[in-house]
Amino acid sequence: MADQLPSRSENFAEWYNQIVQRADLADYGAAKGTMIIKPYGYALWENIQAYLDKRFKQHGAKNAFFPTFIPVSYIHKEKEHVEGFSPNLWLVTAGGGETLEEAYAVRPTSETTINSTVGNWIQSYRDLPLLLNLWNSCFRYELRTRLFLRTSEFLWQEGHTFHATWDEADAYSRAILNDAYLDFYINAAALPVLAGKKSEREKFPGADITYTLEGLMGDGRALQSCTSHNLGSNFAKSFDIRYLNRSNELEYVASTSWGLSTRAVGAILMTHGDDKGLLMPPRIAPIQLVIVPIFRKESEQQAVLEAAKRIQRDLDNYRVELDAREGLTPGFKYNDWEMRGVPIRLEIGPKDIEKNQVVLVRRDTGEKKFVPLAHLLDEVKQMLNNIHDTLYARAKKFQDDNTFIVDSYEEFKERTAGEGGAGFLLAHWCGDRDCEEAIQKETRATLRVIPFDRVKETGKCVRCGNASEGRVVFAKAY
RNA sequence: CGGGGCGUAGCGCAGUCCGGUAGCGCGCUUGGUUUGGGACCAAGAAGUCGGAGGUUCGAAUCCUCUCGCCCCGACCA
Repeated sequence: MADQLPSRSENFAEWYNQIVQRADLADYGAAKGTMIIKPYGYALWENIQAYLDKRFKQHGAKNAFFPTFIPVSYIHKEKEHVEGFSPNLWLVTAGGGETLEEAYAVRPTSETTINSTVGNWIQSYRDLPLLLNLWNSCFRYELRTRLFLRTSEFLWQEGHTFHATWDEADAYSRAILNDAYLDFYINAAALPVLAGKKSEREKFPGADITYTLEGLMGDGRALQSCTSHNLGSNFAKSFDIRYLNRSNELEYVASTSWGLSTRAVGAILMTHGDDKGLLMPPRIAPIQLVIVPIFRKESEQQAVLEAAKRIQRDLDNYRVELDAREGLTPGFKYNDWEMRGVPIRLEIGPKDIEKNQVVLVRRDTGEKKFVPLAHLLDEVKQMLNNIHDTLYARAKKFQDDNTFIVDSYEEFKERTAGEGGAGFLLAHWCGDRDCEEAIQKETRATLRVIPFDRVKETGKCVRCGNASEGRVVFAKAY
């Protein structure tokens, strides 16, 4: 009897820490705060990459690579940027046993290194827009780390685009948010998120506007699930990136940057799943269907394995694993794959072969279904879509059930008291930065997002009582 | 940086108080019986006790120093 996982409802943090390692997703690296992503976890990331990469390319972005080392003086060129990132910077001060004349920053993000280069690529409006995306890792010194959610080095993509006008840059950063990220979270990850803007205080250092998607995790804490920034001409001015417009006048370009990291993996794990373990959203699940062959005698073994292999071939449009491990009972395998979150289990044994059928079991509901071989393909297709819809609906219900309209600061404080998450708190806010900061200090909740679709509604700031024109979303966040 | 915990076999731990030549469970290997919801029996393999120095006839155990990791707070994708 294997030991039980901690219960998700009783000890969410411990559930998360254990499942990540037990399901073979990731492990701790040797250096503090670093992460080893194991094949099962990396496969999930690869599926995320594939989904997003396609959408970025549909929006014209092309992949490139920029160096990990950035002369530290570059980082200092944009004032807000350096202030925002210096606490997180890793510095390389020596190479080949010699102290470097100028230290290198290990990229916390590539705005500075990109901007210092593309100025030479852009001379006229004919060179615009310039649309780049980088798949790389970046490095941020962190005091407290957690696998996938916050590590000193993490994988991500960072898009960087350059446009003729502020409006065009704005439209592009919104398009990526909606057509790539939001589409991904809803249609691939089965994860409902709130789309909107960050406050001035929470926005990216160096951005005019930061757009974001905020998810609500199983413990009621919010997680910033990606960001997309309209950088305006802030970096263009710092790095002097100008182009000749149609009227032969020099103008600063407007730029964007946008990123989604391996934190998305954490979001998926923390949203779906139960006390049995993970629940991978079907469209990006590393394994969509696992075949567990069942036999008693050796004489049965061959026939069952052959049938299983035939089924695997028939399902080659899907990511299918045949669990032919010897010496493990079927019951053990059921539990093992349930823990790893494989959406569908297919059982096949001698009785099924006789009847030309298989058994399909859904991970989300536990429902068991006998399916004639002739209908298998249709059934698998339908079931995967169905599981996706169920996961989304469940997560949406959880989000709705944990979203609260709060009109008094007393209630705000009550809801944010204690250790756990507080859900999404919809409250009026005056728009003042100091007031926002005070709310965080007094309640530990931060302003997560100003939703695009908020209703216009006059009200009074939940803390100071000044006028407000709509509700914003507060939460305790990761 | 503050607070807490922990480094002993791949993993989880006992042994440390009171020094005497390293043990348990899981996992692993081999053989056999099993196999439709976490199988069982038997025989094995596996550890410079985080590191350095010291005390001692003798150190996982006592002393000094050191390194690392995890968890909880302040900063953050």
